[in-house]
Amino acid sequence: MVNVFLDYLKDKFPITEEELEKFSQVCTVKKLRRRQYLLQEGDVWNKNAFVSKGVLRTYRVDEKGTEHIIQFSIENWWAGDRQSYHTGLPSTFNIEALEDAEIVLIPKTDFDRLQIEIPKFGEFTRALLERSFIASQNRIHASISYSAEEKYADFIKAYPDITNRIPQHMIASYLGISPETLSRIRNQIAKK
Amino acid sequence: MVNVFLDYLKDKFPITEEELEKFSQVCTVKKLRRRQYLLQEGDVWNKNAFVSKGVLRTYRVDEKGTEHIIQFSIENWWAGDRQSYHTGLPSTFNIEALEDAEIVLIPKTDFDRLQIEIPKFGEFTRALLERSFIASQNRIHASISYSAEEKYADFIKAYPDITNRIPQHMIASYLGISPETLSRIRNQIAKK
DNA sequence: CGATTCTTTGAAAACAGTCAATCTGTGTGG
DNA sequence: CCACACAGATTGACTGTTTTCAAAGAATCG
Repeated sequence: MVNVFLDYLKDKFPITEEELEKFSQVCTVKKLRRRQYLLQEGDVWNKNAFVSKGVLRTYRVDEKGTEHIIQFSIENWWAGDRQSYHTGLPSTFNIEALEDAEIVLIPKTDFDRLQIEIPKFGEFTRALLERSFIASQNRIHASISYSAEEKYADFIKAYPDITNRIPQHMIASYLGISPETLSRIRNQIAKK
Repeated sequence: MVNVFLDYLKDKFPITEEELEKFSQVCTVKKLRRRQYLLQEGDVWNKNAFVSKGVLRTYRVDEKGTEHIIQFSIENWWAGDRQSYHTGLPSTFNIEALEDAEIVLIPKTDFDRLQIEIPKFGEFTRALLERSFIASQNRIHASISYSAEEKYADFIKAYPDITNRIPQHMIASYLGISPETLSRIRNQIAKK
């Protein structure tokens, strides 16, 4: 629902009714059933997507056919492919709904225009980007520093709300470990 | 030298002489000898640092005392700790010169002000942030998808200029593999 | 309920890490 | 200019972790 998105905006920075109206005018809602795709490899990504309901995964497939999950997106988060968005080149990612989902879409031209017309919004998206970058730096640190067990402990601590909404083997994929290893790690933790 | 920085700005976006002058006024140059620190864990980072000469490494130390390199910065790149910069909290990183280096420093207050006063500069730093984020997403992908050998191949392809300016064991640290493993990988590659 | 997806378990193999010793190159001080 | 110290790289033997493959069990969706 668009309302979820408008409430989100109100919560994040001071915004007038007229400005909210501007957003309403450019938003469309896309409903996705479980296993439907928001984006498929090869398509160009030229919009912004706000998740108002459900869970999405963003992943790549390597030459051997193995999937590697780059990101999960749940309610009140964004999804998309920044690379394709900025270069206009075909995406190398897939974005799939893991539950029935509702997505608020804003076309690139409108989104970029609103960031200028509504300076507070521009500042907000920038702050969002800053935080995303910091988070990804921390994920890199975890990835090069931690053992498989530490990575999992770190994940469930950072994203407890995601943990129990997605299949285990997808957490493994996100952490870069095999599903069997994750199963064994959980087994060990349970024994303690 | 500050000139390297001013040339960099001229190269990156249209800028007037008066605007360049504004930058000159707030820049200071810091010279670092090999093994000197630009930032040490526990200090607050409240400036922006442009590398005009030399190589820096940004790293963290874990409980076992092992160092993990998050980033290398060479000429025409930036260094710093975004997390401490935005939160005002003590840094968890160390930034050390690997060669004698020259760093152009701009205090946070001036930097943030110039981004508003000179809109093209604000846009530029945002674009920079976008690209940094995309790069870190790709590093995450490499980290969870590739074998040690593939990670190394990926690194020397992406950063050939860094590869031969820093000790091998630091590349290993950046990739999250042991120095011995990297040595063996290189040995194998050489045989082929 | 039937089919599919997900998780678990076992055994073997591959991979990467650790420890210790040696080798190499570089630079510094006497 | 040499000798020595030091940092870095390599090598070997061993250990430990993680992956792979295969099969069986559990859970869930339609």
